[in-house]
Amino acid sequence: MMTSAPKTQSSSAAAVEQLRSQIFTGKLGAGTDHLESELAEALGMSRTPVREALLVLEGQGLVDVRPRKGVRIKPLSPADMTEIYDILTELESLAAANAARAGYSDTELSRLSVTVDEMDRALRQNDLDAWAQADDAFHHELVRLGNNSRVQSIVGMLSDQVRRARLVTLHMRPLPTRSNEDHRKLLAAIRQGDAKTAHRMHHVHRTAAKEMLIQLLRKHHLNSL
Amino acid sequence: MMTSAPKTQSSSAAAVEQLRSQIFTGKLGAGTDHLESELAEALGMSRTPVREALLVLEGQGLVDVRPRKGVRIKPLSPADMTEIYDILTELESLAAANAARAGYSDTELSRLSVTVDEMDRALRQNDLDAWAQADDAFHHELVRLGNNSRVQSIVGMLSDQVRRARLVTLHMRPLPTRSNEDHRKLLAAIRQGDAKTAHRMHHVHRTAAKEMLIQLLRKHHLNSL
DNA sequence: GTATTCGTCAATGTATACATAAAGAGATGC
DNA sequence: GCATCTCTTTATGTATACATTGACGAATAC
Repeated sequence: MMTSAPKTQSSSAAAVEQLRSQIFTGKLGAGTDHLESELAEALGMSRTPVREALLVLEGQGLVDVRPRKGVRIKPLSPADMTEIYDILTELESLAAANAARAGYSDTELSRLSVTVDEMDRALRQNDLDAWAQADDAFHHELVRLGNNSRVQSIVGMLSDQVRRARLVTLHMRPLPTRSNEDHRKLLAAIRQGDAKTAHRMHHVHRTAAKEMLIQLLRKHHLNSL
Repeated sequence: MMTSAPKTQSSSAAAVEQLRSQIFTGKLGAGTDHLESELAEALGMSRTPVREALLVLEGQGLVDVRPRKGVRIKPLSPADMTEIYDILTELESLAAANAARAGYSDTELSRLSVTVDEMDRALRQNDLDAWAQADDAFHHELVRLGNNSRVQSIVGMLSDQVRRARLVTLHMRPLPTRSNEDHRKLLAAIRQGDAKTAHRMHHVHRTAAKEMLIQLLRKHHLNSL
């Protein structure tokens, strides 16, 4: 599980959490508009904390605040996906290189290693959801090991932006068998402290994933989700 | 001049603009703490728009909102600089590669070309400030040509974060003569549509700049600014 | 029928009053 | 003297009332 308990103190933070989750689950549909007052009533609080939450979510690229037209839940086009995956490719590759340079011990790399095993197992059992979860965990841990807090937050933000798309495409895509080889090779490169190779491996891996995904979206005419 | 007229409609937007500029000029010093009510009074408005502005600035990584301790203007350590420059390196390199792939005409590349000339001229005249301005313009235009809106906003955000440091270090650094060769070569690679070379050139360029800067900060014991 | 203007109204932007909760001072016990 | 507990203080978090503004539609002129 990646989802840590969202300990919510203030209403404002609660609003961010709830709105985020409603965006991810589609309860607030992509491209739909909403008034501050509606959202406030739905969340059982006043407009103030909702407004503040919306500002935060706007900063995270999840909504557009459009004065007098309501807040729009940002839809994702294939062009957006391209933008985002291009950035994820670069930043995760940077993280991979930094992780390699850091010279982590096997113990420190154990989590990463475990997620690869989990992906293997999930694949053998044909359990796509489990695979996706492990894949998420892998990327998350990789970025963590990259040890650059800003990379972590930017990657997190962009991952959030493509979350909905991932849900949709997960069951349309071909089985990611190739993917796991990539992960193992990347892990090996990091173990050996080979930053160049780690960077290149991951770059190639991500680029391939991007292409596949974009094709998929175009093929199914998913121009906005 | 890069600074476009900040046309300010709402107080909230005005607060963002004013606080930003006070952070950049040092009127709000790095590492200092401030109460919402103080800031509100200083800006001649109520706490509400100030709070909203602070949320935005927090999202941009310029301040830390620390309940009951005041808002802290985020200081920059050498470690932060490393993080930021690492990311700028990757994202600008991506932009360079994309610009090359886009196959721009000479006309479309003219602005970029002009900034390189300006840097040359500034160097010959030993005008560091003019050089810095042209350098900024070059990077800005490069990123624009990369045609990825998210790269543009992330690079903009991170550039803001290091703005103060650049002001301080500008007159401490060695003359950037080497830098201009790099820019010309990059421009050539983009002209020729050679994405790989463009990416590599810029990556090397930025990495060198980063190292130089970090050395500089360490040498002068600038551990927080 | 169409375009332009003006008025109306609803949604946002701002101020303010109030509730809440954390930090610090002071007192009290040991 | 030191620690702990409580009380006070004060900054933030939230609700609400009010001001502002821009969208939309009705009305009028052509």
